[in-house]
Amino acid sequence: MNRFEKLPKDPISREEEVLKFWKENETFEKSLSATKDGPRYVFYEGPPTANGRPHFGHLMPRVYKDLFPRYKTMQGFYVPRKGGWDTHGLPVELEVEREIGVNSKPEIETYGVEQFVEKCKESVWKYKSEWERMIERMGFWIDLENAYVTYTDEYIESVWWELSRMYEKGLLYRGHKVLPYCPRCGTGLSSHEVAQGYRRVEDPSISVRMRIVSDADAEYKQERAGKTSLLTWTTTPWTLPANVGLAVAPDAAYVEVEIGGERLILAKELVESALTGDYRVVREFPGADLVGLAYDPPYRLIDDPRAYRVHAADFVNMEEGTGIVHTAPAFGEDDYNLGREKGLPFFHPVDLAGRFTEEFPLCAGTFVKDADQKIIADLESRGILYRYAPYEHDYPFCWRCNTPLLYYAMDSWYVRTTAVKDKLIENNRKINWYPPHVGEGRLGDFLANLKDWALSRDRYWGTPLNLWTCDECGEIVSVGSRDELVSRALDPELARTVELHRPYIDRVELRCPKCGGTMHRVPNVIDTWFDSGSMHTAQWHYPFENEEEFKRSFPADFICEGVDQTRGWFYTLLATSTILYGEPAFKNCVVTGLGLDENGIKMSKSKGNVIDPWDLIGRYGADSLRWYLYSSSAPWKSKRLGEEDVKEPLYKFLDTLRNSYDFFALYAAIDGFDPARDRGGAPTVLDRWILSRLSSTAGAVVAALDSYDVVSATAALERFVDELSNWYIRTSRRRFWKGGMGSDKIAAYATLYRVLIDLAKLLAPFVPFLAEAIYLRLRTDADPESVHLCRYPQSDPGLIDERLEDAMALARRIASLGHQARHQAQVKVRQPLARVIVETPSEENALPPEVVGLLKTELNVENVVLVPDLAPHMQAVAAPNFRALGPRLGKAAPAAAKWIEAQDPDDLRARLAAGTVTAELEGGTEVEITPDDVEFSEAVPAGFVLSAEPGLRLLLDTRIDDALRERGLLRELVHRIQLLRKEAGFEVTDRIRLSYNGDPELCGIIERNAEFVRAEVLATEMSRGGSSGCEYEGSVEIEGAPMKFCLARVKEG
RNA sequence: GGGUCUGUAGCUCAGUCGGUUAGAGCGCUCGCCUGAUAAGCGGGAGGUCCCUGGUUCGAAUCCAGGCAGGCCCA
Repeated sequence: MNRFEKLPKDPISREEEVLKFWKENETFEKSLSATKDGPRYVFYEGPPTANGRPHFGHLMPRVYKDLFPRYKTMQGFYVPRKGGWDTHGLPVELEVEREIGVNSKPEIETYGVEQFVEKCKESVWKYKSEWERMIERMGFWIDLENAYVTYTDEYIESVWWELSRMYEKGLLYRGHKVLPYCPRCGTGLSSHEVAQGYRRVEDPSISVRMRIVSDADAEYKQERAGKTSLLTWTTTPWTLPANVGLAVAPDAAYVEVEIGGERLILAKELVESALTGDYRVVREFPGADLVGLAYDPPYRLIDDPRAYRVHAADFVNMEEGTGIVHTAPAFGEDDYNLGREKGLPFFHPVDLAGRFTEEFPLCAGTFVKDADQKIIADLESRGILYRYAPYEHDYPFCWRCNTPLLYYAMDSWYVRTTAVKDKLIENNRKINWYPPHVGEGRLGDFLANLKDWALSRDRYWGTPLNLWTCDECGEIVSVGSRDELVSRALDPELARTVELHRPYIDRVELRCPKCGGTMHRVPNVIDTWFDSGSMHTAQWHYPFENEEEFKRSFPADFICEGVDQTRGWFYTLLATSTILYGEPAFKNCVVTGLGLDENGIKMSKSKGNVIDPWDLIGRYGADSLRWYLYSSSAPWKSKRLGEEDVKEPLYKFLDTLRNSYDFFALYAAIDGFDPARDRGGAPTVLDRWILSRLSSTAGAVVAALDSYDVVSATAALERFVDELSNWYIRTSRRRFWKGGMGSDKIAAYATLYRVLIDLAKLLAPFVPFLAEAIYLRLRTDADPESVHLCRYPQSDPGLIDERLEDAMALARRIASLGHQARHQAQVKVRQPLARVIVETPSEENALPPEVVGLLKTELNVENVVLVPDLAPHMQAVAAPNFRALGPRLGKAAPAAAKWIEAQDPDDLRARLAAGTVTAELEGGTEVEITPDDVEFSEAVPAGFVLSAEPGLRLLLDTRIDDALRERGLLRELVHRIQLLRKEAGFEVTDRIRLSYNGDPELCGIIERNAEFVRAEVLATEMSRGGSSGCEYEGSVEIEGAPMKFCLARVKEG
């Protein structure tokens, strides 16, 4: 494109032009190779999943993920940006299930795991091209060609290596995890799936007697044995057969009551709600007294001395029930944890389809939910049931098949993260979180209550857990590499080539190193979060390859994702890196908020309110969308996305910038300005000011970005663009259009050129398209070929003149107040006025004469007078204070008042300052006037208008004498003639012949100022009367007086 | 229920180590300017700064307690 060419008004074609330029010139690649030897700034890509469409929510972190790398690159850092794709997991499986029309694990098995997994592999790329298109169009520079993919054998091998390191450290173990489980689908559900399926239902709630049995431990306990029952409560009768203990709150008050001939123990607080009928409290004691008691369970199905006793637990609440909680470790998370803590036996008499096993003969083969009534009837017949009532509550159902979910303790593998809890907390503190509360609060609390990481999943599409167990002796081997797999395999050839996915890997059998038996892989895959949390290592296939690259790239300087990643990617990165390397995987983390729709509702696929970013990009361009996201509020605030948000404020910012460039380009092209040749000139105060502001702005932007404060950076830039357009350019226009190429004009060009090109650089990381488009039209052959290959501007202290900046800021406030005063007085700016008087604090009271000159022009006044106090220019008013005069002087008060009003207020004030004054009233009476008797105030003198804001007052002299009036009319006349030139369609450079006629006064004004008029309207000849040879004729009326003008172009020559 | 954030103009948001008259953009309205003109600028109206209490000479700002909403987790 040509130098000083106008910018396309349409942002879309502007951006497409730039995209083409980047592609043809491989600008991104060049920005990397140019910085190769610079210091590293490490960025980690949080991998997206390409089996869903990209939407607005994905854009929010991505704009920052582009901003900081661009910024750092321009500062000379080497910032490789390796992309990544997250490819495993249940969402992928569900998508495929929908596609092939199955909805349970048994059906998948029937369909064929191999075929299923292959489908998953395809499915994860479903929207890849759409992601790529979006990333490119938004100007997000990231290397997708070398992106890491979590399902590749290389990636899995690295993950295996990590798992093996953990296994060697004893941090992988097998346990039970209680999770919501769908017995029909045969799978656990993740929490967000469970959340979708809550429904209000009626379940039985029962309280059950559990008789205290003899116990030799303590006398008082023995005393109760056999006579007294603990009253427990449950809403899931089917879990009673698995009861192995009871839990009480040790610090709460419990009571023993006598009721209907029996004795029951329960929490004091719940007596009223749990019991029916009259009762008598026999004794009261803390729950701790109950701990250790043995009792008769409803079904004594196991024989274990640890079973059937009372324990203390902190989860017992007093909101409902009896305060004595039935505990079945197989069927509840609290129960399970209590069981582990107290060493309770684990009893699980239910199969994976949700039916009782032979271990509970009463209901063997019955689905647990269907067994409730039978169990209740049995308890009643044995006299154990105390009370039965229907109970309404929310209960989760499987969102796919509507089966009630059961909380099941499932066989599961864990990472013992609790073993490194302190280190995790310490490492978390090393991270700079933006905002801090995500690290301190959200993640901090999570770490403070850390539980072990449940790693395994009973699914198909994921990184297979790398553990093999021996069929013979139960020995376990953790395989940490392909080589190790080959060396241990019964069929090394198979192991050498096998894909590291189910079902293929399941076919690889190993030789047990202990007994020589055959080992089979455990059936699990692992939590997908472990995949993405391993990217610091696995993206390089470290330690099998790229050792150097890995070492240079750990830890990351910067990552950025949505707040929903706190316990997702942020945590898993931290956990894996802490365990493996003892350090956090990232130093700075910018957290983004949620994407909301126009109504403030969270965007989500299920609500169907997802905004397609293409609509907005297609209409307003990527720069607009980017600037909106950067400037509207802090990254972590939720962003409501409506069309207006993207269109209005920011687009205005970009357009102002474009206009500023176009203004420059218009005249620079006419004058043939050459930035290499036309330098220096004679800078004015305005030039020095805008360069000072440019430098200050650069400093502010760099400081803000260095502390990851994007909003402040954009605010500084918005302020600067406003100052550039609405003050520097507006007040400098005449310098550009006047003839010739004098030193003042050269200074104006050189200054504006410098400002625009530096501004393009400052803006390049934010709005890379417009910045590039402007830069390309300004650069010389000596400059880098793209703005993104330039060095980021720095603050130049030598250019900063803070006093000048302050003075100009004050001048702008004065100009604004002056306009306000003119508006109040209804005197248009074209009418010259004599003066404004400005009251300013003394230290700011010295505006440089050039700035005063600017103000004169801007406000069209002959004088700008700065004074420390406006009072002398105001009219003082002295008013009698009747509240003081009346009581003291009585009847003389009106006369005294009259006297006060008759005095010169300033004189009176001066005399009163010295004390009381003697007043001689009409009739000769003399009275003393005290300072209290008079109230002084100020009034605006006639012919003036006052306008004020905090700390600044301005008095505008609105009196117009004949001379001012004539100059006003003269300007009006010139203005009308200029309008006619424009109406006639003349070029701004055309010379004209002008004749005029009409009102004698106006004609006289023209004649008295003929030279001025000629120069202003570019008239070579000017005469009164005659309309011969008219090219364009126009009649106007000025203040009711008619005028007629006749214009004709003069041929060049 | 726990953690956390948010609540300021009709809308989107600044501001807040306590201090004259609480700001911006948009919208509304009135006007100006015009050699950047299918641009530009200015004025005005519009606010219980969520509520209550406390500290203070003085609170949108600090403290306590509420209320409402969002998110994360139970």
